[in-house]
Amino acid sequence: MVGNTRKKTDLNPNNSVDCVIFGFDFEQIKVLLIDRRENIDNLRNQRALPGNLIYNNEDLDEAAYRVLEELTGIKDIYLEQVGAFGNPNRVNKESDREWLKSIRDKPNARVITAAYYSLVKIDDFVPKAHSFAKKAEWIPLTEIEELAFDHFEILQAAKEKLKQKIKIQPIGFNLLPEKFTLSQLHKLYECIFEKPIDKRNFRRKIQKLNILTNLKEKQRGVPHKPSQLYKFNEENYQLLSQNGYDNFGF
Amino acid sequence: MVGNTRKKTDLNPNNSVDCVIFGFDFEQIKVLLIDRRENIDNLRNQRALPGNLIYNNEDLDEAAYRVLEELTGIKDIYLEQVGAFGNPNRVNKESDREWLKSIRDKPNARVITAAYYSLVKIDDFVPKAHSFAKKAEWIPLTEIEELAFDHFEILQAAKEKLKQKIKIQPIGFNLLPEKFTLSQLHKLYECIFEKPIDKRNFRRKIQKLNILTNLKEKQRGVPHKPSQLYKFNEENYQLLSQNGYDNFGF
DNA sequence: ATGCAAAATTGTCTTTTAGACACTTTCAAA
DNA sequence: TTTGAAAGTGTCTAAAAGACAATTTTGCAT
Repeated sequence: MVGNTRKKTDLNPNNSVDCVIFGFDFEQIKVLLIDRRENIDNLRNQRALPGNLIYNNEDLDEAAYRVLEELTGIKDIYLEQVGAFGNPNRVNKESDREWLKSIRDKPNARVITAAYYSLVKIDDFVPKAHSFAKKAEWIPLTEIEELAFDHFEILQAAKEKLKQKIKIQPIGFNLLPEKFTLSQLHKLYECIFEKPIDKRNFRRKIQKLNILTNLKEKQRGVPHKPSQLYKFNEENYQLLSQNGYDNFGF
Repeated sequence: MVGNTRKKTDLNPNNSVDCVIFGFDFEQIKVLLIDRRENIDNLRNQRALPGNLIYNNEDLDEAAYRVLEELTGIKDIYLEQVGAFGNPNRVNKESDREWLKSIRDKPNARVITAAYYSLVKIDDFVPKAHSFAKKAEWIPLTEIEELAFDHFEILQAAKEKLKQKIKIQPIGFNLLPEKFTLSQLHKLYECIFEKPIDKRNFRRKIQKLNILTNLKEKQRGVPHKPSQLYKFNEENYQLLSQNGYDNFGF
């Protein structure tokens, strides 16, 4: 960490990071997007992924963590690179160009962005507007049809990465609170894979991984049979990660 | 394609592409490396991945294809992004700095590189020195212990990507000649996975994919039972790719 | 011609996993 | 006490993984 001694002139005008921040509200997967204008509904391509230029003396991963923290206050979360995106025509909408003029010193610079995705516990973060973002909101994946710049393409790539990754590592816990039910976990996997998964088969398979601890504690106040609460067993997860596993697909 | 009207001043001094070019000689996986000095053996960190700066009006993928063709003459090959690498200290060896001084207009610029890996038929390319590369050689993976800049790290990441990818798509054919034997394919998978695979189980599994055509033609001139030759069946491969498959691991 | 070395080819058995499938339990609220 | 809503649970079948060894075919040396 280099600290807070950075000046605006240390910004690298040609390279940015963009973050696809996934959350899960037990119903659906959501993505944290920022809005460039206030009080305008129905202009969906006004929305963008949170991201910003990097500093010249800053590592890419470091920049991703920094931007994420600046925009959300969230630290120490799961973060993984999606890849580099650098279509020279990625700024091809008039609204994108205008926006850049208002926030960048060199709005016409060709920018190559390193995209990251991160998984956060949705309740840890209450979105609020910050710096050039006029609004920040959790938007359901299913409702996103277009975004600024090439952000829609980045989002698709991030979804694909997540889908692949969760087949070989149980990273979904990063999206859930500390205590969760098997039904919630089940729903999460259905949302990520975008298809129904048999309940019994899912439970059998996830339990065999041996990374869940039954808290012997029940949900309370629900108008139906209350669910057992589980937590994620970090110790066994470490073991599992070392040995790896091949196929948690359905 | 923008054509050959590019000038040196159109180069983007801050962004490059580097290519991990994998080949397979039926014995082991090799990587195409360039050498920065002539007639010096035993200076292993003089070796580097082929790569170069990109042009400002050039897409990253396009740049990777261009650099690859400039360095090897090979076109239309399998190419896939590994990710972005941008450690600000990636140029931390004196020899790296000196070399950059000799070939770059702005040798001190902070460079972020988009890494790609590609799979080529090793016989399609006879390495020859080119431009700033004093030598170009196929080096066995197992012999590579250090490289210039952060190239060793990139190589590791590329290997990992390849290992993951080949579990979900049969891309190995890109490393083999048009006609090949099952034993060669088997050996290839063993090299990529870096572990022995049971011969019978491998054959059973690969044949079930239905992407191999038996050419009813035998190897000739080998001092042992000659092998059947196969070719890759592109039609069935397309079908398979569309439907996807989950787990070709061992 | 005979025998040998070297690699190709082939099948079975067991264990594990995938995939399909439906009823009972437990709670809150009416 | 009844009802609605989601939790929880087990079995059977089919497919795949994984372990395992003997036979065949060629070139070459004798």
